[in-house]
Amino acid sequence: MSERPPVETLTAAAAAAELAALAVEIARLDAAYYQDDAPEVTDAVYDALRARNSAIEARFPDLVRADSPNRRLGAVPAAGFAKRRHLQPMLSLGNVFSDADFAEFCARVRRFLGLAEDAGLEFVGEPKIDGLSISLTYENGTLTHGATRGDGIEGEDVTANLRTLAAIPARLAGAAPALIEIRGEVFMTKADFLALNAEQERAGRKLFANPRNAAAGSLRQLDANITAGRKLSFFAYAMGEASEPVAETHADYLARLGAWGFAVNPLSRRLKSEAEARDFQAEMAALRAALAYDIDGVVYKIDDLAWQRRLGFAGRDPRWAIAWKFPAERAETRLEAIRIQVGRTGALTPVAVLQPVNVGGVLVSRASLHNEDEIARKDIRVGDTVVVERAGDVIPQIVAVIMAKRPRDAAAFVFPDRCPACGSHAVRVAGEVARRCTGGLICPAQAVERLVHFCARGAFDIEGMGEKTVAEFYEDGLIRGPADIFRLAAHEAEIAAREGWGEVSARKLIAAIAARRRIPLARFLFALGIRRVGETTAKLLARHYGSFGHWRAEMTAAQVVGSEARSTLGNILGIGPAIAEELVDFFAEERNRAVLDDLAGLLEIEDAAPMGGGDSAIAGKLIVFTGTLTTMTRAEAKTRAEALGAKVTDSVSRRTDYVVLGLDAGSKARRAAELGVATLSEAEWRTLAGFDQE
DNA sequence: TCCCCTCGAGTTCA
DNA sequence: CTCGAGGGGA
Repeated sequence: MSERPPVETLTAAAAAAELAALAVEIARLDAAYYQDDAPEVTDAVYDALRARNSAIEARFPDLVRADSPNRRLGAVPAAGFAKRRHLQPMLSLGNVFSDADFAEFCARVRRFLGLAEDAGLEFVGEPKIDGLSISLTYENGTLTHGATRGDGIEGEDVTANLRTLAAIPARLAGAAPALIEIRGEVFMTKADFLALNAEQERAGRKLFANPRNAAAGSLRQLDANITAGRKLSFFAYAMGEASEPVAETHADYLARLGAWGFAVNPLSRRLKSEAEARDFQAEMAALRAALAYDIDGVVYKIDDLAWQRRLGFAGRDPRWAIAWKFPAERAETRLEAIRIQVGRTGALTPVAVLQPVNVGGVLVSRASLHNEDEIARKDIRVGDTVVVERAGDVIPQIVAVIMAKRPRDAAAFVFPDRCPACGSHAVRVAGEVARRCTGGLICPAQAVERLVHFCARGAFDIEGMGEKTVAEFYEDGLIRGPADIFRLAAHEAEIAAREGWGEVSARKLIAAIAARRRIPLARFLFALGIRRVGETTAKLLARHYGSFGHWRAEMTAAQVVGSEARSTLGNILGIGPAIAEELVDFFAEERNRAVLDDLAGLLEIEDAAPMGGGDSAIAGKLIVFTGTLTTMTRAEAKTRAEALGAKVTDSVSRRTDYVVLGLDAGSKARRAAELGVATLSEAEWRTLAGFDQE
């Protein structure tokens, strides 16, 4: 390539031809490097090809190919990542830690399939890489979307970033289904991680704690150009949605992944028995340190896909796969103090303050002790030397106390019976684990935590109002309650003058607050921080009551025991006596009602889902429910129908518009048929009543 | 009344 | 992510 003409002298036609050739050549080299682990040329030669490609593209931007090796689409950094719903949920996995656990897993599989106790099982074992799971969608063989795992249902759309990974083909080689989701792990090798950190250090930038964080940080860059500059690797290992079957066994599927152009972990192996799996586990444990990347265990999947389908899921975990984790990394350190934190609900949580210690690449200085029983059970004392573990996840735990190293004067920990923040009594309700501060509205710690919750994601989501800011503002009297946040604009100059603040940051904060003056009812209800009312329950309430005004009126009416409003509340599916009581109690407190009205005056609270309207298909209709409804109570169905403007009666007549048939519908169903009245299945009713919309 | 499932709350570190 | 507790179905 030495005799290639300078880019400046290229004609458009020559440039187009060369870009086409480069695309093919670089793709071939990528495959050799990432898939076969057999680089055909030196890095310098490869880099020169990439540079040449970039230079030509820079001069002829119109000629940039869809399959350009530089696939840095959207050179303009996006404002944030869009959400992307996976076509099939991305799985989580159950964990086992020992031979016995694994044997139990196998026994469960056999029991479920109705096999003999000694029946053979075949697995595929795959080293479990510590990276980020992602899902790739290919339509007609072309990569159209890539997303992070997220919560398994919905992830972040990082398509542009993933396109910059050479190990992810833009097109599948050979025949492929019209639509397929392919899952795998994006990771960084130990060597690439060290090199990146060395570079970060030279540039005076923050270092990454471990390869996993480095991979995550590199992929989740708003500017895909940064991702492109990082060395990220990828192994494919799983399937999501597929428009047609692609294999009969998992091993075959992995082979197809390879044929399509993916890198598949070469260590993955078909195992013909439980004993082979055990051997494989030992082999991988021994190999672990020598591998180019971090692994934290091995995933075993039942090889036969038909069996996988039969086994299905138990909750979120598939019954046909298990992660056999290596023992978690542990370290010893001294417990220097036990601090008591006060949460939003008043719960006192003990936290161990540790002499900082490195556990699996992360410096740990604190660990939750959960509650007072936990401290007593493990007999944890200040001054003890303790074993700290970062289990499969991130959150450190204190596993045990090393009794031999206990100082002679170490005294058993006495859990305080008063709130450290406000001095109120802290009591344990019988049957509950948590000891709670009874200070309620007077406790400053609870007040701050409630405010933090109010501003947090999922609630008002006010950028810049984190724990630190809220605590400072609260202390200085700038904000005492949630409504004060929306009056901060009047104090902009004062904020700008604060230590660590400036005009720009103050202006940004005020703008962020102003941007949240309009808020959906559900988020508003969640933000209030009523105990037992989380995101889901808030949504439920919002959908049920429709508007702030209606909710407020109903809750006021529900103060009366036995009132209709009270029974309506109790009849909402998902609202039981405990939640109902919390809501009633919240309203019983005058200060809470005052805060609500104050907020209502400052905000625009948007009505929930269009179901309190006269535009509903069942507004003004006469409805009869019969039989047993399976997804809601009769009372809730009635309340909903009425909220939508329908009338609910008990007997079917010619005037009846719809009869909703539950299970075992009897005489009323017959009468509806006789009279020619329209009937609805429960599902049809749900749709009509708007239950199934977000 | 018991069991299963889902939701809420709390936590660490970069 | 994990634990505890509430809610609902059997």
